[in-house]
Amino acid sequence: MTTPVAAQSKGSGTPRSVDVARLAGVSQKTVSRVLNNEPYVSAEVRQRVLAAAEELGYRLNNAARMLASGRTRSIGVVSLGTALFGPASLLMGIERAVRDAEYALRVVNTVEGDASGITGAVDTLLEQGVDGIVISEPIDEGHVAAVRVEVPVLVLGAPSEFVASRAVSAGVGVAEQLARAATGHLLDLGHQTVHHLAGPQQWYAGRDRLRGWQTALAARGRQQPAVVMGDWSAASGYAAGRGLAADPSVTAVFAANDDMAIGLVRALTEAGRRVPEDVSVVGFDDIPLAAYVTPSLTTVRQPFDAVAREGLRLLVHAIEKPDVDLTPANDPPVELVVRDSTAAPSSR
Amino acid sequence: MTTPVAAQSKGSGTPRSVDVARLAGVSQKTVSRVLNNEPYVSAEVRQRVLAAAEELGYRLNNAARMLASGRTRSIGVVSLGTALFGPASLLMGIERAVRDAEYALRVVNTVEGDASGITGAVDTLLEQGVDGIVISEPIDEGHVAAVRVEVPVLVLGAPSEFVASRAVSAGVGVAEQLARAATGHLLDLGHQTVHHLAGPQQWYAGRDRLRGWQTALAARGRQQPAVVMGDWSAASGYAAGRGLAADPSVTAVFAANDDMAIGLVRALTEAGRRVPEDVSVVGFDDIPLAAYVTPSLTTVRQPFDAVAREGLRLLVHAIEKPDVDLTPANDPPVELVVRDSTAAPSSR
DNA sequence: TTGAAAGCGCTAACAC
DNA sequence: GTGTTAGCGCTTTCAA
Repeated sequence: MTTPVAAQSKGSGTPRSVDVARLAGVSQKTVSRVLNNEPYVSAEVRQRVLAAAEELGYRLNNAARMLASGRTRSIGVVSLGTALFGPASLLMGIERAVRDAEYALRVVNTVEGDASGITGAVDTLLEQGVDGIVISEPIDEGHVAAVRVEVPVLVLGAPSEFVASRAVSAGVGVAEQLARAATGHLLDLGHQTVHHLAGPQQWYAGRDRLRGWQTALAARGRQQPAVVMGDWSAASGYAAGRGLAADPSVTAVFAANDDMAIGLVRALTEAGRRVPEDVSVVGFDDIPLAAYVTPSLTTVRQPFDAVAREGLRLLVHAIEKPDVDLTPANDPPVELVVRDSTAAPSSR
Repeated sequence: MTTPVAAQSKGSGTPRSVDVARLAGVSQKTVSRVLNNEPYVSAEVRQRVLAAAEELGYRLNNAARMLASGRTRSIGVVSLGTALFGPASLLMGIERAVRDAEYALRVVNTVEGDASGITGAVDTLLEQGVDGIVISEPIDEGHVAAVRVEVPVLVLGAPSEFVASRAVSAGVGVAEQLARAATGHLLDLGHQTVHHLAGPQQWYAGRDRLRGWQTALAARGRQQPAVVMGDWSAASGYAAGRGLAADPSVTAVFAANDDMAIGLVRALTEAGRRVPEDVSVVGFDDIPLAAYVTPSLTTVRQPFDAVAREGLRLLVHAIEKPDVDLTPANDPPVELVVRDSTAAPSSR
């Protein structure tokens, strides 16, 4: 069915909805109706239009659609420019959830240390055009509230007060709960106290784990040893481990992520302190490698997908039905994975 | 409906370029000129316009701009929905390169196993509006050429014939070279031959490593043992390791990524075969943990950033100056990182 | 150097 | 059910 003369309205190449309309013998508006699955189109017309669209290889022009409707049907994510398991997994979860909600995804990474990081990223997204924004793994560097945000914002893992207006959040209590479980596990094993190898405290993720550890110790009236700081990397875990190994009172350590835990174990072992016989170590994340390092790592599993999905549910709701309230789902259950890096303290 | 002193043209809330124009006392077109850094605007007018824009908190409307200009200034990435170190690192590299080129980034993940995966993802991106497409970590599932692509495509790590039209590629030879270096290292140590724990062969990444291994063996006239297949996961490496451990002729293994290598080491060790004394193992990627597992892992480092940057240079060029040819840069140098998992074969 | 007019390709509001 | 008429907020073209 090749049309004799120009099927396209212009020489432009790609077909427009008018072209589809002409071929189907209907008005342009009807094409729009069909393509948007609007009601009040007879099945027969719908068929014709779809066939015509298919034949021409027609594709909706998103720019025009956005301009006319004021809606972009896309969601922007402010992410961290890192391949760390946590942030990367979260991003993948977000992508899936966004796609399931039939939105497009725009991504802007923040450069750590750049003060205007999140603010600038949000600005960029707003300029590109998004109906909502996700701030994944927020880092607190001060003045985020300064951005003028005219769309709903979802903050993952931090209270929504983190940003100014119309914000929702998900997964806020999760990390703290997991950290408490991790610490509790060590105490249950009989350790007098638990040391903490913390993540950077500008990260909410770092703070939450620290707080969970504190809470767990406080709940049992245990003393709280000095915190050792790391930067999420195995290297920093290793460095911290050299210090901790020298302190014979250390019998249990909760590391804020698995990478640091693995570096820590390495340092302890090199220093002649056996894991778990002399020192027990718990990680955080349950990276796929955790089961295969030696000793295999006891850790807690982060529910990235659940958090991303729940967050997106709230965000999409805030975008599409701003006035109706929605009850947030309950936090997903805590998963502690006990492996070989933890044991009861050896009797001395 | 217009408020008497209204700064905004409508009650809409967000200011338009007309509003800026009015405030600055110039035409709307002049505002456009200033904001696009076009020439032929007096410094004085430029100042006034910028001040007015700032005062109103004006932000360009991307949709309108796209519609009018036909350019989207965004690039779409087809990525894998995985937090695996390789793909995730590559994605981060792409994001950085895209941002540096002053494009926006749209991301669509493919679901592994979904036959229409890449094709569908490309379609989605085209519909959303992109000036170019990056296919990161391509998987060969057949009919990709079937998509009608009217924009330039960049394929990372696979020849550009992988897709139909106007395609460029980067990092094609890299993986093979690295694999050859990894295998060569083991042969240099004196091993008679090297076994290969391969990645899935639908992945170009998997094939390239296999080929590099083959080439290295062939170059020295060594026999080529049967390949063991894995799926990139430590679990699959572990499973493969149980088999390999049972074969006393195995003295050296090249694993297609570090995760599998670590699983492999674990299985070997459990079976009583010491690494590196009895069996040497080389990985691929140089994940941050590689230096901290025990034994620390000898591996080759993937130049994700270099590949992403070079690829984007080519892509942006193809978008902006389609007719001018560009010479691709040389592949980045091979980096072999020798650690404790490899040694000369023990004399028997 | 600046401005006026004419679209870009679609959706919205309303007629028929 | 279907069509008509206006724009959405920019860039482009052309005139001044």
